[in-house]
Amino acid sequence: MNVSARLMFTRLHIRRGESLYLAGDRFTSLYAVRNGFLKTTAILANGRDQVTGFAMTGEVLGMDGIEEERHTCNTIALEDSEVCAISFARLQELTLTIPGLQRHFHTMMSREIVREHGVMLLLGSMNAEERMAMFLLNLSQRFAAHGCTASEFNLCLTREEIGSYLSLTLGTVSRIFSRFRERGLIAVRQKFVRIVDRDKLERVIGRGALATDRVPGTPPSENA
Amino acid sequence: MNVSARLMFTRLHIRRGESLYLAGDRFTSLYAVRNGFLKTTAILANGRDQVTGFAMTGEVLGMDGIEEERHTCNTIALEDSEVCAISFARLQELTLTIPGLQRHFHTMMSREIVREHGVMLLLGSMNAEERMAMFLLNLSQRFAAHGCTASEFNLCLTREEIGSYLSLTLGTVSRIFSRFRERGLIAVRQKFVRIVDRDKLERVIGRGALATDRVPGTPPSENA
DNA sequence: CGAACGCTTGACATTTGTCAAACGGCGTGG
DNA sequence: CCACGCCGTTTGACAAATGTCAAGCGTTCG
Repeated sequence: MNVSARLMFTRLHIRRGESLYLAGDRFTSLYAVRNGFLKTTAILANGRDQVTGFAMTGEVLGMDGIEEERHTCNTIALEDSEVCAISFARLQELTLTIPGLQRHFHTMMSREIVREHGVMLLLGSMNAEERMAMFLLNLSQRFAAHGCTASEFNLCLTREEIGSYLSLTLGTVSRIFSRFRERGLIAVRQKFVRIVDRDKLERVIGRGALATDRVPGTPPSENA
Repeated sequence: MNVSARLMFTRLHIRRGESLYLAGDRFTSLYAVRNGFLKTTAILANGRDQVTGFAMTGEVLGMDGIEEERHTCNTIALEDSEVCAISFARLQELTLTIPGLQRHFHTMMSREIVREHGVMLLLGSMNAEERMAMFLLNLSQRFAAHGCTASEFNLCLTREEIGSYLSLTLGTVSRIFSRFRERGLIAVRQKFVRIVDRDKLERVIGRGALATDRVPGTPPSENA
């Protein structure tokens, strides 16, 4: 019996627009995305919500719920999607006996912490164009990570959702798409985006980029 | 033998201005703050850094390093501080045998994820006054959490560090302190801040607050 | 006592948000 | 199959928030 089987994955289908879980829902499982595309949103008291992340194949959702045994954000499918529910209680049992599983799980949580760090920096120290460039390059990289084309993809997001994630208004997002198009960085038709000149797009970020984005294995930090 | 002893805490003293670890440093331990006050910063390629969190007594630092076995951010003491280094390898061993320790650890990581969610919302959907109010109330709450006065405390931060954390410029931070003072929300003398009218301060946030009563803005620190 | 640093405050510039008009695809119903 | 209407988008004109730059002040520490 392999690890997957012992974790007792439960396959779930979520249709476009439906939620996987909502803030306040009882937390019981983590979810591994098998295919599709989902967004995570946090709710504000004023009724508005902000998109805090996207998930695609191979990524894991739900770790926000561990602390309070309740989810603190919403996850909603942006296209018909399929996920595996992994019982958290069962996962915790198995980490005690399956070598490496505990470490794997901790790595995953740590990665989520580092990812959010990146978003904080994105929101905190990059201007609108830099954010958009970062967003496009990041999506491209993640699509490529599981065999999709890196340079052309279908955003199943509205301009408003992109804006919510990047903390820009719909109008600003649209304007920047136009500017990028005029400058020959990307081609846009409807929701299809093609990265025409990756170098230039990377140069948009330039001085705002994360130091750690440069060379993965060799971060700075010599003095001390 | 109690849990603390078995985890083999190592006490460290870090003087004001010194670092606990820097981005790129090998990750070996988590750190529990015993006393003092530290900041965590992430580095940008352009050489600037952004403050991503603060840590005070009882909070845990270093979880960002688990993924790559290297730290991805810097942690620096803002006043003379004392921390306990907890060997991560040892911690992972012990979670296998000490009931509840694994769960406790997972809760802690999840809390950090939720905290960062809060900062993302702070940066993404609150204006300058709301951010400052959130920051002050959050600090107040955390000081109170370990027995300090909730309404009066000593910021060992410069205006620039506050600004870096909230993504505002030094000037804006200063101006908002002045405005809050004029309106009778706080009293400021040097780095001492006293919350004069907590209700009004909370009302500044008002419509920007998280639906969940959890204060998002400037939560617990830890890096990450 | 003097220099350095951090802070305050003003005038002005810039970025981004707001609001509104108009366009375009896409789907639905005739 | 076509027409209409809706939703998402584009774009413009303008407003507001915040950043930039610079001058001057107060503390603190050597």
